[in-house]
Amino acid sequence: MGDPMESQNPPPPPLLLLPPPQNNTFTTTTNPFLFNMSPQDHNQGFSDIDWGNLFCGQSSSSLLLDGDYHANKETTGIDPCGSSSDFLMMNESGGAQDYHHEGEKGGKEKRIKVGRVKKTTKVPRFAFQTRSVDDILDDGYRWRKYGQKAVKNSTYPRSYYRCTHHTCNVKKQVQRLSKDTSIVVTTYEGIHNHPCEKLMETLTPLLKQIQFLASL
DNA sequence: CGTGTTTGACCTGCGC
DNA sequence: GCGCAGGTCAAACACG
Repeated sequence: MGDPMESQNPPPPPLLLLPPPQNNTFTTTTNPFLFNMSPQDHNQGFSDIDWGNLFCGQSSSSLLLDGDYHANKETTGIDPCGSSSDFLMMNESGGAQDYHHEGEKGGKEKRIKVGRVKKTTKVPRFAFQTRSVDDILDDGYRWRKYGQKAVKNSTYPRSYYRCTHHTCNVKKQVQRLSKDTSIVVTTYEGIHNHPCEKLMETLTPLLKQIQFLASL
């Protein structure tokens, strides 16, 4: 296999839509892997992130930036993308590229055992950190918690969530850093195959208004 | 009653 | 092969 970071396709446009820097609002930090977010922002949802594109779009993407994955893993002790599977990282120019987990396990095979199916296909993963008092960020989708596990070298447990949409198999893991308790690491696995509920909620009245105005 | 959370048990992969 | 750690299941429970 060649350089996993090598991409033949032109990089897609950046997926983050960041507002102008303001005090105590959603801004990038010196570490682009880390985003600051006020509790209010958190409660109101990530309205400034193009979640629709990120999770409903055809191409999967990541909020990880080149070079930050290993740095973060070393400093935090947490693998932001979990222990297996490949994932995608967004480079500093905004392009998403394949990233293969270090120590590539490779040769994963399908294992079926009463009621349990182990993944074999490459599920896109993307992880990011947010600074917030709340563990659960409102990304517009509905999630059901299916597990919680204490992880080694971490004070806080890792929580496992699945999208509640019946046809959707997207999962996410949420874990608070023990070294900086204000930071929450969220790892998404998979792409939603349905519209974002909150996005639709927001857009529906807007669409109705547009239709009304168009009819004048 | 439907939906979501909690939590102990179980399964699997990996390193030694 | 064994033990450990991470991931998932599913029964019990809580809540509106």
